[in-house]
Order: sequence, then structure tokens, then C-alpha cells
Amino acid sequence: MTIYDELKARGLVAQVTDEEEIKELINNGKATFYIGFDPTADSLHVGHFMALMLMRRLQKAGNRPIALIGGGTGMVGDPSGRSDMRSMMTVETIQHNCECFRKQMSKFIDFSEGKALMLNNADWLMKLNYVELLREVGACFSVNNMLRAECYKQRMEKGLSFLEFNYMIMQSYDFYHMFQTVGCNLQCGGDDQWSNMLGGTELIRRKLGKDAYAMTITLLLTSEGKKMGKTQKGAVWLDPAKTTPYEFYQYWRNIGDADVLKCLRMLTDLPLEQIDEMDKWEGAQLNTAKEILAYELTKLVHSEEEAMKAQDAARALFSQGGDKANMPTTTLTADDLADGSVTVLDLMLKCGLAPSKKEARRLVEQGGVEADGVKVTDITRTFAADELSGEGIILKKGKKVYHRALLS
RNA sequence: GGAGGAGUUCCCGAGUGGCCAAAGGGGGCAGACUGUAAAUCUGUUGCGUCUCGCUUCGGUGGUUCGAAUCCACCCUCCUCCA
Repeated sequence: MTIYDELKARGLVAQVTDEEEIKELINNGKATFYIGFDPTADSLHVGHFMALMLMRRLQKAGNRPIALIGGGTGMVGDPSGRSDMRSMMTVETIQHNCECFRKQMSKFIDFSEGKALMLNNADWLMKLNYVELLREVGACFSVNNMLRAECYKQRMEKGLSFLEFNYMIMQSYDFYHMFQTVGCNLQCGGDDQWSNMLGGTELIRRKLGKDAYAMTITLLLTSEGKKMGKTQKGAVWLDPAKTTPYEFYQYWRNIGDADVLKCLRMLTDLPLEQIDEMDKWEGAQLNTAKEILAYELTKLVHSEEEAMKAQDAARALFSQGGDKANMPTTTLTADDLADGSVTVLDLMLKCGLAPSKKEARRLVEQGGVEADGVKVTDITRTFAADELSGEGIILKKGKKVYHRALLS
């Protein structure tokens, strides 16, 4: 199976500018393609994961990836899919975030010996001179067309600043610039980037009379239409310090029935035949598919070892027993105790199971808290030092949040 | 630059002097049911030393016994005109 067919079969391809040409390019390893990443945080998250996997797949097929960090465009902010204006970041923050991205990406993409490039568009965008830019590329953009673009349409009602309006031009310029300097002939990105990407191919055609291509990947949405990888607490990060491997595993383990197969296809490296087999599964059997998904993804993002640990911990917890080793743990010190003990409420607070005492109290009153498998019914319950020492105590909040507390 | 309008808790959105920690909906959390799923039903959803107190309705001052609500100035956004 060719790489293009595989991407298609996995449901990754959303839109393409010229299917035949793109097939020809990527199937024969002739593509130098780029994907842009806006440095809006100091870690990549699940939303970027699919792009990373795409780069990896295409690289394995012999193509050369360019990870473009939007150090320059990040100064402006992409209005696509946003209902409000992004807050502007300082130059230092952007710089720091770029560095963090670089580290994380090298886990998925081989940057050795020029097999992949990492560029920062600040390198060329920051040097641009306003009048020169207007003369050079300004004439190639039709405001009428831009306003018709889907990404701006949505913003016409809410209001769109001139700053954001220029995002498309900057992104187009990136492609134009890299087309000339490093021979980048294909741009990939999320489907919400389609209009921005077309801006680039259009610019190259007008300025240079040459063809460049664009391909978008399907946005990973939950069956409810929300962006995958968002939780109440925020994004699911790839950085273990921000989202622990266990939490990461649990995120996928708890995915909706309707989304499992789609995720397996789009995100994992498992052979399609194996996934097709799972497609026949129904009902509770899907739980196994979820377990596979969670394991595979944790392995890819963290490591096989972390994936094993997370899986063991989850299995132990959800089917009794209690492998306490790999559970999120909070270690208390003598300072956390008052008169040699702590109340449940304080303990929950310290373990981050509740944001306030009031919330902790509500949880206990509603019967949502267990300590070592026994439901806590009394809000004045306290734990003495000897209960907390040694193995510690396993607190359970709700149905599936486990946390160990022990005394150092 | 001119004329209007708006800013309320996680979000949307009521409230226009005391009965307001602020209706309703969404979302979240918990309980029941389940398969660590979905749907459904129930409870809950500012904080604390919790029959009481404290902080919160864009910001800062003011009027008042009492302000989300009235006044002044400022900030931000929207609409129409230029």
C-alpha cells in the first residue's frame, strides 16, 4: 500500500489541492513538506499529535519534513477557529516555547543529517519591511477573496483586527519563502488551515508561476464535535510534567465508544488489518480496544515502559488489588499534620483532589470519596500519622480518580 | 472625529436601590444505572473557623443606613455616521 493510500485509509486526508500530483510526490519521497506550529504554550499537546504522526509517516516514506515554528506568526495569532482575539505574547515567552517544541518534536521526527528541518519563521518575517512587503506580495492578495475565506467569515460578526487579518499573508509568505530557499513544495496542516494554505500556493503561482501543493488532515473531533484533547482542566499535554503518563493513558482509556476506532486509525501505527478486525467489536468488548489505544499512544508519546506502568496501575485500580507504585502520589511532611493527624478535607486539598475545602466537603457529603476502599461518610474524619506512613492511603474521588497520600 | 449600545460568577444570559452569592440554560463535579463508554434520572456548582462571616457583577472614586443596580472619570468591545 502506498503512503498516500494509507493516509487516506486511515482517514487522515481531508482536502488536497491536486490529488494526482500529491500522490506522485509523497509516494516517491519527493516531497519537502512543512507543517506550522504556533508557539502558544511551552509544550505540544494532543492537538499537535496528529501532525507529528503525519510528519513521521511521511518521513518514513522518504519525504523531508519541515517543522516550522511560528515565532513570527505567533506574534500575530491565527484567528481561525477563534471567537476572540488571542492575547499577545512577549518575545521571550515565544522564544522559550520554541525551544520546548524542538525538544519534544525530536522524539517523533529524525532531524539528523538534514533528514528533517526545523525552521522558525521569525528568521525571515521579522526582517520584512512593511512597504517592501506590500509591494512584493500585497498585490497578490485580493481582500475580497480573503474576506470570503471561511476562517475570516466567522469573525466578521465578532470583529477582526487588522493584525489578525494579516495572518494569512504571513503564512502564505512562509510557504513562498521556503519554496524558494529550501525547496518546500507541500504544505500540510489541520483542515481549519485550508484557506491560509491556499493563500500560499496561490502566492507561489502568481509570483513564480510554479505549482506548490497543500494537503489538510482531518481535524480530530470527538463524536460530540469538540476538539479532541481538551479536558476541563485544559489541554492534554505531551510533556509528562504537565500531563502525567497515567493521566495521558486515562484520557484515551475513557474515550467515547464512537471515537475509539477513529483514533486507532488516525493516531496509532497499528496495521490497518488489525484495526479493521477491531471494527467488528461491539459493546463492552470495545473496552479492550480502548485499552489498546491508550497503551499504544502512551507508548508513542512517552515510552513502552511508561505505557506498561500506566496500564498496570489502571488495571490494578479498576479491578481491585492495588498496585500503589504507579499512582499519582502526594508525599506529606510532618508540617502538613496538625496534632499528628489530618482531616479528610485537608488531605484532599493537599492532594489536589479538590480545589477548596468547600468542594472537598461536598464530595464527601455526596458520597464521592473513598479511603482505602472504604467510603468516607464523615467530614470530620481524620487520618493519623501511622495510617499515612508506609504504603500510605489510597484516596478515590468519584469513580476513577485515584491518588495516594503518604507521609515521608 | 460624531451619535448610540454593551461589559454580570467557567460560558451564554436574567437582574436596573435592600427579599442578591445573584433566575434560567450550557458546561463541570458527585450519586444511581453501566463496560473506567454513551444516554437517562437525582444532587451540587464563590470562599471560610459554615444556622454566621468574607470576597465577587470591566476599573477607580463618590452618593446612600444600604449599590451588580444611582453619579463622575477611565478602560475595553460592538453598531451607525465620517
